This record gives sequence, C-alpha cells and structure tokens, in this order.
Amino acid sequence: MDLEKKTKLNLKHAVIERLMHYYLCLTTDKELNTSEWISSSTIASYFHIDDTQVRKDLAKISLHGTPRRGFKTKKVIENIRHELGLDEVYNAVIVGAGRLGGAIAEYKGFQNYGLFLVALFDNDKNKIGKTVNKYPVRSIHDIKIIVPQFKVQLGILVCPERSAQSSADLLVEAGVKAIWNFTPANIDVPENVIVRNEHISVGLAELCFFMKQS
Amino acid sequence: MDLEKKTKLNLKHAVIERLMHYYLCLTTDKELNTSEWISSSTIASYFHIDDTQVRKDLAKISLHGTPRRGFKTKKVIENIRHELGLDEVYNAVIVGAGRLGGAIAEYKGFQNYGLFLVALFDNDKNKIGKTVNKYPVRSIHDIKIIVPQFKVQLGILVCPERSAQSSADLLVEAGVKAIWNFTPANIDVPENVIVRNEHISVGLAELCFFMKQS
DNA sequence: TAGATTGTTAATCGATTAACAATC
DNA sequence: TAGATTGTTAATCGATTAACAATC
Repeated sequence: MDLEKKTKLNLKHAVIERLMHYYLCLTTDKELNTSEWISSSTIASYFHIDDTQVRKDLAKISLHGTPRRGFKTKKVIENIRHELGLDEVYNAVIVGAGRLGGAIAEYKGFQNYGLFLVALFDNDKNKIGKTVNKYPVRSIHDIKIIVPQFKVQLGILVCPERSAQSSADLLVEAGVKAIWNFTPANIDVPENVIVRNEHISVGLAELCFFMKQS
Repeated sequence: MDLEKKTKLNLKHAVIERLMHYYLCLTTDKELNTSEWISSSTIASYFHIDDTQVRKDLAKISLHGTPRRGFKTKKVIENIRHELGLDEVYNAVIVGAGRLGGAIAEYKGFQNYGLFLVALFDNDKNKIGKTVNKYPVRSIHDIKIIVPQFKVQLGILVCPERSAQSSADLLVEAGVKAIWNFTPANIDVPENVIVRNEHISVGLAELCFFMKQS
C-alpha cells in the first residue's frame, strides 16, 4: 500500500525561474491580474518568448487552460505559489550583521514568501546583543542553539568571504536545509543541503562585457 | 580601407558566466594559480562539467593550449580578464543611499574589475550632502550633471521599487550605457541600454522550491 | 456556429558530450 | 619514444519552436 501519493516534482532551474517570472508579472501588473482569464500568448509576449513555452511550463504544474479563454488568472497565481512552495512557512537566519545583512533583514518581501527571520549572527562583540531592524543579533556560537530550537531551514550567508566556509559548516551542523550564499566564496556542503550562490561578480562580468562591446 | 579590425565578440550569457567562474577559481584557488599550466579537465572537474566544454569556451576567446601540457594559467587569466572587459575602467553611480546602496558602496571587489564609484544619489534631504563610505550622497537632480561630467557608464539601481522606472529614466537621459537593477521592478529602457536584473525573489523561489521538496 | 486558444506531436535548433586523430 | 592533452568532427541530448487537430 503506497500512502505516499505525492510524486516529487522535478522542475529544472530554468522552469522555476520562468514560473517565478510569470508569477511576478501576474501579481504586480494591474492590467494582467484584474482580468479573470489570461492567455498563454499574453504572458509569453510579456517576456518575448513562445506561447507554447508558457503552456508547457504551466502544464508541468498541472495547470490546464480552456480553449478560446486561456487560463484562470487566480488559479495560475495560486498554483505557482503552491508548487514553488512560496506558501510554506520557513524560518531563516542571517550570518553577518554588516550592511548587507542589514539590507536583507530590511527586505519586506520575505514575508510574502513565507520566510520569517529569526535572528542575525555575528562575532563582533559591539553588535551582539543589539538589534538590526528589530531582529536580535547574537553570537555565532548560538547558531547551534537557535537553529534547532526554531527549526530554521535556511541560512543566509553575508559574512566576510574568509569565514564563509566555517559559518556554512556551523549552519549545516545545526541542521539547515539550504544556504543562500551572498559571499564570493565557493562553499562545500553535504549533498543533502542545497546552496544558491549570488556571486555579485558574475553579474558584474556580464555588464563589463556589454559595456566593452557597446 | 577598414581600420576597424576588431570583430565584435558575441558571447552568450552562459559562456560569459562560465568564463567568469573559470577566472574566479583560477585567481582565488591557490593550488590552481601557482602552477604554470592548467588542463581543461582540471578546470572542468572544479565545476563538474565536461572538459570539452572548457576547451570550447576558451577557444571562443582565442585561447589555445598545448598538448600534454594544457593552458598557460597566466594567459588564461589575462585573456578572460581582457575579453570580458574586466580590465577596462568605468565610472558608476548608485541611485539609493539606503542600506543596500551602502553595502554595495562598501564592496571592495569593484576596483578589481575597474569599476569606480563616483557618487550616490538620493532624494532624502537628511542624506544629501553626507557621505557613505567616503562617497558623496547627492540629490537625484544632480544625475544629469554628474553622469555626463564623469562619463558614467553604469547606474546601479537600489532605490525603492516605486521610483525604479523614473530613476532609470534619469540615468538613461543622462547617458549611462548600462543599468544594474537590484529592485524588483521591471524597467523599460531604450534598446541600446542594457539592463541586468538581480531580482532577489527569483533566488528565493528556487530555495523555497527545494526546501519544499526535501 | 465560427474561430480563438489549448494541448500534443513532430521538427528544428542549439548546447553538451563522445570519439579520436593530431601533437608536443 | 610514449602517452597525456589538445582541437575538431560527429553523435547525442534536451530545449525551443512550429504545426495542427481538438475543443469550448
């Protein structure tokens, strides 16, 4: 008897990214989200892609349209939200209470995606005990207490590059499932933990290249 | 007589990104950059990709190796640096002197890529006239003065979402070639201006999805 | 009904990988 | 010389696009 009916969705990086873009335009563009129905070609033209692409992406998360009408806008929004896990609640911590850590702590969009910040960690004694945007700053030694206690699943790394690996190790030991790495360091983690890198230099390289060409 | 010998390189997004990763690992990993020669398979294993991929990428920027040796490490670093335009000097400005603007102004890596920050702009009278990390904060009305004066090519957008488009318009009118957009807004620019978006929510969506799966 | 839009199958395109002769 | 590594051509794979019957 197989009680586990859920078949694990396996969406590729590019598909997740496109779905997220559809979601963003449907939730923010007033013209789009006030109409009951939305056609794949309307979404497609928004991003200059093929309409078949959009239908296939939506089909992957079991969204089916109606000939001559298109897709129910609300349902599309809800389904993407659900399938991408944007409606699930996770706790997160930030390692590094510098400017970037502060900027991220300030970001109000997180709550939209069910992400709750529990604390920031730092090893600067002048910062420990203070708050950043109402969130407490604690010693990095408290990672092993706070993470299990609050069932923190996501660690956001905004510490200096040199301490990126050791901070990641602390987070992993304490039990996080995912690490969002804003440092330029390449960090190693066990394969059951996922890492998303936001190397600022990759974006910079692309801009430099295009400025040089033009 | 065609004096313009330069053939414009047309590297795809993915190639630029890989080249930048090669560059980063060669310049930061001590084991790699202390040896005179580097083989494509050594680089490839670093990123778990095929060695042919690496050779093809390098061939695109006219890097050719030597059988049984590999590629000259120094030459690879220099060529990538040059072809991606990392050795050219550009001036940049930041629009938005909030926490994120401050964090970016603080980022020391820019100088490595020939990027010089000229000023930050804000419309908050309490910030105008002050400095952030030694860079002056000026009124957004000064964009049209500063950008042409310093031949600023890159505008970094870290203002609130609601003013993203109007700030971008000011930058474009003043003559920037490229915009690095850290706001969630989708901005419209003339086609000769390039935009690179760093929507934080795209990364977040991917993390949410994976946390949901695991 | 007529026709706009879907869903699906087939065709195309491009990117990645495999195979292997060339070569230092 | 022998053999490790390149550069190139061919094969594979996957993603995108085109074509079109199904349908509300």
